[in-house]
Formats: sequence, C-alpha cells, structure tokens
Amino acid sequence: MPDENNETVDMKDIVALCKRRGFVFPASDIYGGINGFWDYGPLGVELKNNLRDLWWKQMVTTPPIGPDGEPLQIVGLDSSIIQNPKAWEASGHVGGFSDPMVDCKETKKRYRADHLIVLIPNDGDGAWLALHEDAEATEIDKRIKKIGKGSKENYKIETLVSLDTKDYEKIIAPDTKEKGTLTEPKEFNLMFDTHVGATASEDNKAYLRPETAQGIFLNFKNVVDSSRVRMPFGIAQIGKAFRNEVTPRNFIFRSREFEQMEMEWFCHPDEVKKWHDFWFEERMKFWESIGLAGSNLIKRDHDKDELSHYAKEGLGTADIEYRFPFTAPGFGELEGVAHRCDFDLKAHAEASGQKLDYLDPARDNERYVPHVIEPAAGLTRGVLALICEAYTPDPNRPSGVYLNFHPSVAPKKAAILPLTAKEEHVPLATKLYMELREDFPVDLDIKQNIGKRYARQDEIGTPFCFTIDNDTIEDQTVTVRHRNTMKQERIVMDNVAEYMRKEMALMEK
RNA sequence: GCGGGUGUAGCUCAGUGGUAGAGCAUCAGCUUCCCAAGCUGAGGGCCGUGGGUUCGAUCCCCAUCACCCGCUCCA
Repeated sequence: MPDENNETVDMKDIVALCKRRGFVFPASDIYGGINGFWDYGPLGVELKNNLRDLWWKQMVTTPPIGPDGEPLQIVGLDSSIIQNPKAWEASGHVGGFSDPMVDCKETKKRYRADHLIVLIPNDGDGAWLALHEDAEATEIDKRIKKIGKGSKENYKIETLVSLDTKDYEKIIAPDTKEKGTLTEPKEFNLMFDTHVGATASEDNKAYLRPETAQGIFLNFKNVVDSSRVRMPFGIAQIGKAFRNEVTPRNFIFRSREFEQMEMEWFCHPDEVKKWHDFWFEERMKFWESIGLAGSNLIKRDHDKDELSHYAKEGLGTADIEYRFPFTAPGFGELEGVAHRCDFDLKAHAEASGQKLDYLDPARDNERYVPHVIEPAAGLTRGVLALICEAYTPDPNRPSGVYLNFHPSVAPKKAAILPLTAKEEHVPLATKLYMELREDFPVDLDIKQNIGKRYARQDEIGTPFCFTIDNDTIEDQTVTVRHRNTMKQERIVMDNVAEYMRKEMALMEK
C-alpha cells in the first residue's frame, strides 16, 4: 500500500478484489453472511499457509541464533481448542471476560455495573443516586446536596447489581441529572462458550479458547518431561482462537474467529530484559523479510493502563504495528511481544495443584517458576497486512492494480502462458507447467488473449509469467514477464526453475 | 451497544407501484506473435430476508440480517 504521503487506497477496493479473485469471502455468504466471520478462498488459503509456514520455519524448524551465538531451542505444539474450563478460570479469562456493563442513554457513557453504587432514600421517597464505587465522601455529599435531599444519613447504600432492574427508572446516573437513563446490565463476555456432551447444562459448560497461549502453559510440564528441552527454550503454536468481540470491524482485522501464531519463551527471571529485546528485534526482522518494510511498520510500547492482566508487572508489552488503510495515518496491532512474567504458570500451578516450576541444572539446581516472553502474532492480521501492503494501484496497466507480493508469500509463484491457443504452443506450455509444478505453486492459463492473462496474474500478485511463442519452437526460449515492471526478457526454457530460484533469492535480500 | 448510510447480475451501478437493464468481468467459438484488443454467441438476478399496505411491491411502511462510516468497546 502507499505510504503516509499517499493514503488513497480504499479498503472497499481491497475487499472487492479479495472477493473477486478468491482471497477472502464473507462466511456463510449465500445466507447473507455472519458478522465477524470470514472464509479464505483458493488464493487466500495459499497466502495464509505461506505466512504460517514461514513463521513455523523461523520458530521451530530453523530458530534464530541466540545472543550467545548458539541456535535456540523451540519445539512445536498443537493443543486442543477446548480445554477443561478450570483452565480459563485459572488464567483469569472467565473473570476478566464477563463484566456486566450498563449504558447511560443520556450521556452515552458506559459503566461497569459492578463498579456502581446506588444511594437509596431511607423513606423510599425521591430519586436514587448512582455513583462510582470509588466516589469519596465529599463527592457523595456534593451530589446529595445538588440533586438529593438531606444528608448521607437519609440514605442507604446498595450496589447496582443487587437491585432489581425495574427500579432503574428511579436511578439518576452518575453523569446526568435525569432519572431512568441507565440500561439493563449487559454481559460482555468475550469468550464463546459451548457444552461438552449431547445435552447442555451449566455442569458441562466449556469455552472455545480466546488465545492459543494457554494450551502451551497447560502443556509446559508435558513438554519439559518429554522433549529434553532445557531453559531457556520456547514452545510454539499456531491455531484458531475465538473472541466474541463487541464490534467486529475492518474486514478480517478484528474477527470473532481468527488465527494466532504464538511462541512462549521460557527463561530465568533475571534474563527477561535480554530476551524481550531479542525477540522484538527478531520478530521485526521477520515481518520486514516478507515485505512489510519501511514506514508502515512501527514499534509501540503499551501504556501502563492498557496492559493486560498478565503483564501488569514486569516489562510490559511492545507491539509491532502496521499502518492499515483503515488506521492510517495511525497504526493497528499486528503482533505483541509481551512479558507475561510467571503469571500463567503460577496461576495454573495453584489451581491444578501441580508443580510447574523448573529445576535448573545450569544454575546449581536452582528451582524457579520461569518467566515468559511471548511474541504473539495474528496470522489472519498478517494476511491482511500483506494484502494491504501489496495492493498497488497503477493506472498505466490494464488491470489498474497489481499485488506486489513478496515472492515468498505470493499464492502463485509463476504462470505459464502459451501465447496463442495454437496447437504448437500448448504442448510446450503444458510440459513446462508439469515440470515447474513439482517445485512451485504455478498456474497454466491457455484461454483468452495474452493481455487479459497478464492482467489476471497482476491482480493475484504472481511475480513471473513465462510465455511460449513461435520462437520457443525454434530455439527453446521463453519470455519472462515481470509483474512489477512489466518488462520482458528471454531465457532458455530448461532454465526456468533455476531462474525462478535465483530471482526469488535476490528479492529476499 | 448507540447514531448515520448502503443493500438490484461475479463487479460498478442505472431504473420503474404493473413480474428488470447497461458497462465490465466470466464462459464458448473465431481471430490474434506480447499487455483486460477485435468479431459472434452464451450463462447468470424471487431486485438482502421476513412481514404489512395494495387488485398488484424491486419501488411505499415496519421488522430483521449483512456491510460501510463515526462513537463505544477491545487480552
């Protein structure tokens, strides 16, 4: 996408292209869709898999070299989406996800219902006054003086949640002077729940995971006991997560079903600063290496007050943010590198009664609960960022737009095109296609004139087109047509695979 | 969740109280030695969904769903 000087890309056009070419469809499209869910089409799934595989390679197959020059140890995991519900109570998600909220119809303000108290006149006559539970005595006095009657002695104090909602019409909300402006409390539980077993009841209620990370903590002991890893080490996992977002928005950016790529890096508490810095740099390099370079990618540290419950202590969270068209000139979160302290392992140790600490032979058999540095990326957000970054309007070419994908993520690496549908061109093209498809995802496109076919490949971001023409019959050469420049050159047909490897390696620099 | 907007062919949109059009795309055939070119033809829509008013609704009214924008919310 264009940088900050040229914010002319419209999200609508990107969404339209995604549907038209088979990257992303609205889920349940033929039934009118369903809010917050999306399907990945033939090209979208290729793109998503490419990003997923590159992440897995960086994390598990070929983890980076650590600060001391040794390759790091990271192992993979694929845990279940549904776990024992106790896991989510221990992790803080059940409590943290179920805040009842009330809205004030007058001021449009929203309050945590369990944070409001209500002053009720002892004689049952007159308005009830709602206040924040932290309100100081002077504040209460002031409010009674202003719109109430008498003094504090004339009132009893109840919590809002203990009251019958029928009585809400008597209540004056904290920031208004009128009665009856508070709505009924609404549960904002962001965890999807379901039931395990054929009949639904409170007894068998379970949750769809809102993050993949907990599956890693739950298996910490299993992995340590079975895989000979030693501190420091990482456990990586890619998978679906579910959040019942209040407002799914911005295409696939905030959806209710999404995919995460998370790695929990376990280390000694004294080393967290080193590893937090290390992983932030590594993750930044990763996104840059697949094309999200330049001013569209930034680092942002979380403010204290926005930190999640597990990161209140420690080093906090540093985000890698991308300038999406809908956030420009601002940025949206792509990945967070958090210091989760020992919050999760401690919580699960306490709740489960299991020992989740580590006996470290390298530290004189010191026994400790490891701290965790967590690079947690949104796979589906990454896909969106790649599409947005690649989207390049170009009025000088027939398609009017092309996707400038980095070759490593492009869903199709090349298209093989016979210049005409004549008998001599097609067999040669088919032969080349059959050879190339062993090594690369490639397309063979025979129909229609050559311009239309180039245009189609531009729109799906295919880096190379190889065209077979009359000269091919004579001298076994083909035309290479480059997506970004539309320039052409001729190479020997037998060298096409080698040529692609070379060119793609060059672009990865 | 609140306020505003939109919903007609794959896409971009016309249109009318009397059972629907254009351009582009798609597909087929011909043509074509390199950038959505040309010619011919084809497929494709219960006019988002459900009610109501009416002899009759794609059009008017209500509801609902989805999407967009702004708030709000957001581990």
